[in-house]
Amino acid sequence: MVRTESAGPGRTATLSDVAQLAGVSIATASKAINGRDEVAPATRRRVLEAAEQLSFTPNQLARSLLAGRTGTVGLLTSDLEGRFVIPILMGAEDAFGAGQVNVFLCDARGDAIREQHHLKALLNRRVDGIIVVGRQTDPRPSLGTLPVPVVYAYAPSDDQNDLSITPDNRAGGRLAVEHLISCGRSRIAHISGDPAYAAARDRLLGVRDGLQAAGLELVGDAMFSVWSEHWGRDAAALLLAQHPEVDGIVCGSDQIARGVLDTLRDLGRSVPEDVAVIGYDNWEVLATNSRPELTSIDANLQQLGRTAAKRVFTALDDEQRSGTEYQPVRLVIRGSTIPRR
Amino acid sequence: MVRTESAGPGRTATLSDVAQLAGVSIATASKAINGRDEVAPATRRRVLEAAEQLSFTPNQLARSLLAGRTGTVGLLTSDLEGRFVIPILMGAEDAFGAGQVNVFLCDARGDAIREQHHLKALLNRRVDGIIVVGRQTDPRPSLGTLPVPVVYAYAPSDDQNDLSITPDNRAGGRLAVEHLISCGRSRIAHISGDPAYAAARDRLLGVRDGLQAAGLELVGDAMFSVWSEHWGRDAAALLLAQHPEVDGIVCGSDQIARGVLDTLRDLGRSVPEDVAVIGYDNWEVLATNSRPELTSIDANLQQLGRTAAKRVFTALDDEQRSGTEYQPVRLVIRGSTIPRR
DNA sequence: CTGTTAGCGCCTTCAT
DNA sequence: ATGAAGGCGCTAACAG
Repeated sequence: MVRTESAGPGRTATLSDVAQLAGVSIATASKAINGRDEVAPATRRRVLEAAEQLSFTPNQLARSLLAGRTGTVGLLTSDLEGRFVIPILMGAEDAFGAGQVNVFLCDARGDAIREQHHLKALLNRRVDGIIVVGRQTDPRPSLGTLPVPVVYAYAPSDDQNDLSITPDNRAGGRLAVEHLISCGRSRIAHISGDPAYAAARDRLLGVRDGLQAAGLELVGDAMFSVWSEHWGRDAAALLLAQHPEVDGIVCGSDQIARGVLDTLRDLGRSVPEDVAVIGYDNWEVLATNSRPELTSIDANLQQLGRTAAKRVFTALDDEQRSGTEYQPVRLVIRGSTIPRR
Repeated sequence: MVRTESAGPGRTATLSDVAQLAGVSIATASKAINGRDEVAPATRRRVLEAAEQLSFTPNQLARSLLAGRTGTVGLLTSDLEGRFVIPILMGAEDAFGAGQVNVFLCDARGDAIREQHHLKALLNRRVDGIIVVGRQTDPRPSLGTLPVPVVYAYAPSDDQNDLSITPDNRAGGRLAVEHLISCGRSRIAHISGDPAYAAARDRLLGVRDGLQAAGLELVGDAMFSVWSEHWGRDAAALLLAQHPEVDGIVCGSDQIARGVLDTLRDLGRSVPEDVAVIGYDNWEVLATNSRPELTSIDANLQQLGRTAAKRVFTALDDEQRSGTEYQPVRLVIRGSTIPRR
C-alpha cells in the first residue's frame, strides 16, 4: 500500500486542534509555537506538548497567503541532461540556508510554449523569484517584465535590462593556455566544437589573449566542428599530420579532449610528455576516467547557482543591477598536463 | 536591474480588483473566471476583459488552502549527478498533463538530517505526494508512515509496506546475455562493479539465468571491483590473459564497458568481430562516443518516473498496493555487438 | 499574559 | 443571474 497516515483523525491537525487540546486560544497557540515571548512558560510547554502529540505542522500555504511571500523559487530550465541545472540547484539551496526556501524545478525541454505554461504556473503559485537556466552560453530570449525578480543563469538574456550570470568563457580559454605555457609548451593548437556556440568563440578569444600575452601564435587554425569525441579524434589526427610539432592542445570540451587523447595514444604520442592536453567543463565522469586523467576548466556552476539565488533575493533592496555578470572559472589540474610521479 | 513589474498598482491584481473593475461582486467574478455556467454571457465577457486588463492570475495558494490539495509533488533525491532524477522528473511532469502539477526538487546529498529537513518542509507546504529517488537500487530506509502517499523510485524502500518502483536488473542481465548469444557468442564473461551494490548482484543473476537457459556457463568467474573505466581496463586485460577464448563480455556499467573497449583495442582484438561487448545504463554521453558505439541496457527511467507519478496520484482511490514493482528494461543495440555496414 | 477581531485571496452554499 | 456570508489555516493588531 502507498502508506498514508491511518491512525488518528483522518485530517492533519490544525492550529485550532492544538489550541483546543492545550486549552488555550488559537492566537496563544500561534504565539507559543512561533516562539514569541508574550507567552507564559507553562502555557508554552502545554501548547508544544499538544502540538507534538498531534504531530502538528504549520500549514505553509496559510502562512504564505498572509505573509505575501512563499519562500519558493522557480528554476526554469531546458537542460535535459541536468548537467548544468543540478549544480545550480544545489548552489541555490545552499544560498537559502537550511530548508527556508524550496525550489520548483520545471523542464521546458527547449519548447517555448511549454516554457510559457511553466512560467504561468510558477507565477500562479506566487514564487518569490525565478532563475532561468539555459544549456548554452548563447543569449536566450528574455521573459520580459514579470511581477517577480528573474535571474538568468548560464545562458544570459538577450535583453541588457535583465540580470544574467554566466561563466567567463574568455577567461577560461586564457587560463587554459596560460597553464600550458607554464608547463613549458609553446606550440599550442586549439580544437573546439560547434562555432555557432558563443562558448566556442569566447573560449577561442581567451586562447588568443593568452598566446598574445606570451608573444606566441596558435599552431594552425582553430579547428571547429561539433562537440563530440568523434570530432576530437578526427581533428587530432588531422592536426598531427599537418603540424607534427604541436606540444599542447587546448580543447573546447572534455568530450573533444577525450577524443584527442585517444588519437594521440593511437599515434604513439605520450601525454603529457610529448603533448599536453587540456579539456573544458570538468565533467567528472569524463575527466577522471581518461588515460591520463584530464586537466580541465571548471565553470563553478554551484557557485554560479549560489550567486543567482542571492541575486534573486536581494533584488528588491539591492541597488537594482542589470546586465551580464561574468563568473570566474577555475583550473583543475590532472595528469594530462602534468606528469604523475 | 532585476526586472519587476513597474507599471500599474504595485500589488498584483486580486479577484476583488477584477470584480470591482467589471462592476460585479467577487462571487460572480469567480464564477465567470472558472467557467461556471451560472453567469450571463455578457457579464462573463466583462469580467474576462477586466481580468485581462489587470493581467489577473488566480492565487494558487488561496485556492489550495480552500481545496485541501496543492497540485504539487516533492521529489526527494540524493542523486548528486542528476543522472537518474532528471529523467524521472520529466516522466513525472509528463504524467500530470501540462502544468497541472509542479514539482519541488530537493537534494538531500546523501545526508539523512538534510533529508529530514526537506521532508518536513515538503509536508509543511502540503505537497500532495512524495517521490523518493535514490541513486542505487539497494533498499533504502523507509520514511515511515506519512500523511501523504510516498513512492520510492529507483532505490526501493526496505519496508515492504511501502510502494517501490525499481528497474528489473535481473531481467536486464538476462537480456544482455541473450543478445550476445543471439549474436552467435558462446564464451561469455562478466565484468561488473562494486559487489556491495544490489545492482551488481542482480545483473549477475540475470546473466546466469540467460546462460543456463542456453546451456552455457560463464567464462571464468564474474569479476567485481568498482564502477570505473580504470577497472574495466584492468579487468579486461586480466580476463584476456586468463581466457583468451572469450568472445562476448557483459559489463555491469557503460563506464566499465568503455574501459573494456579500450583494452581490447590495445590488445588488437576487434569489436564486435572478435569480442562483442555490451554495457549497462545506456548513458548516452558514454555509449554513443565510444569506438565502436556501445550496445547497452536502458532502464527506461522516464517511464519509471511516469509510473511513480501515477502511483502517487492514484494512491488513494486505487486498491492500496504495496511492495516492490520491477520495471522492464530495454536493449539498445549499437556497434559493439553488431558490425556496422 | 491571554483572548477577540480582522483579514490574506479565493470558492461555495444559499438567498435574493 | 447575481450577491452576501462563511470559512480554508494562520498571524497581527488590538483589548482585556
